[in-house]
Amino acid sequence: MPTPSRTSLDAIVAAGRAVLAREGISGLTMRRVGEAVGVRAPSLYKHVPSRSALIRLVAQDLVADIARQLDDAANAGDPRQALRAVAFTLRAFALSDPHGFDLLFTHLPADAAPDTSTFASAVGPVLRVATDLAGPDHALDAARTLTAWASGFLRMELSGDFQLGGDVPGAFEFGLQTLIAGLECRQT
Amino acid sequence: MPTPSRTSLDAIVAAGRAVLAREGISGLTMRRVGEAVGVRAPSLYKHVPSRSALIRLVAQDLVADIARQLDDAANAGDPRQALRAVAFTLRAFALSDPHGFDLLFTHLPADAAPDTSTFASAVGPVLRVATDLAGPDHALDAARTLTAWASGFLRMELSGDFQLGGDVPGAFEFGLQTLIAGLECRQT
DNA sequence: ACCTGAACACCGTTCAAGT
DNA sequence: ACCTGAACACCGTTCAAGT
Repeated sequence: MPTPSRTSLDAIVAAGRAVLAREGISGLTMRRVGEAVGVRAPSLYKHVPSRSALIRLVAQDLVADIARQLDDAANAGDPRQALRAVAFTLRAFALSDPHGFDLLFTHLPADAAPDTSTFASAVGPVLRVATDLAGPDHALDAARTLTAWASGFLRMELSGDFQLGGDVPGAFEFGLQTLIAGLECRQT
Repeated sequence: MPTPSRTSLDAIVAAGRAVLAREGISGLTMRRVGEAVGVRAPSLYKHVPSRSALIRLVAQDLVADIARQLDDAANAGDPRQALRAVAFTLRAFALSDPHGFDLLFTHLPADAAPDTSTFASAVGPVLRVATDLAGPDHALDAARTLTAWASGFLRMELSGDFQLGGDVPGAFEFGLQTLIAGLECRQT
């Protein structure tokens, strides 16, 4: 006889995000997520085909959040201000959910990586800022330079790779100014 | 009665690197490494206290190789040329051993991460180049900016995150020139 | 129609027993 | 003194059996 589901895809993804935030990717197991939604691990397969698919859903949920925040930031004042706002927004997100941020910039197996269209929503705001600063001809190159620097910096910060001391927020500010100056100074 | 070891720490680390290069970090298991050196997994614990410790040794081996190559590159001509050589050396390494490169810039648990002194040998050449380009006052900030950009870019390239097409080597070149221009243009 | 325990193939790791 | 198989606690995943 038909029985209503005791959980839902939304609840599973939300629980996945919570478990990820608390325990990191290696702690994001089917048994733990099941526990968080009040069901045994095998039952999760009624809603999700595999752990990889669950990871993808969690990643897409994270990207959607970031995209929303970046979109707001990209509207802040002149191009320089907008770029700064984008960078600080990303850093705030990374510090607020280190494991979540880690997941997005970690090399995931193909069946766990969010698809192209998901990323596009987060790339949009960055591309807009890059166009304003570097011109349409160099927008893509500039966006890649900015994203590479920011993601690299924040990953290193979260991993504790800045072991030589010094002022880490200051280094973030320095990088930001260097990139802005470079985009404005470079000939053609 | 005493029996000579059928393997050695060096052989285990070398096998670990080979397995890592072929199968990636998740394939770097004790059973597989054991197989590669002709011994069962439990015997590895005569030479290495844990899988984490083995990962650390493999990572340190990789860093030593990179440090050697970066040291050569940092001596190439004027500061701009030296920076370019450092960047291209790192990229060549990343492309030649994607899984190995990945391991170094992945967030490892504390008991698997190489210790500070290991990284110092690879940071040295970068710091030298950064000093020449940005002056001693900004050397550390500049080195962090360069490392963040290069590692971020190469991680994204290896992960296939550049899905919008375009010229990826060209984007690497663009980033390099932007950073050089930024370091040379910025006031103070 | 959903949920479950048992099972299978994998892990890292320990340890008593072999040589 | 090294090596081994068996075992334990964990995984992801499948599936027959329960309701």
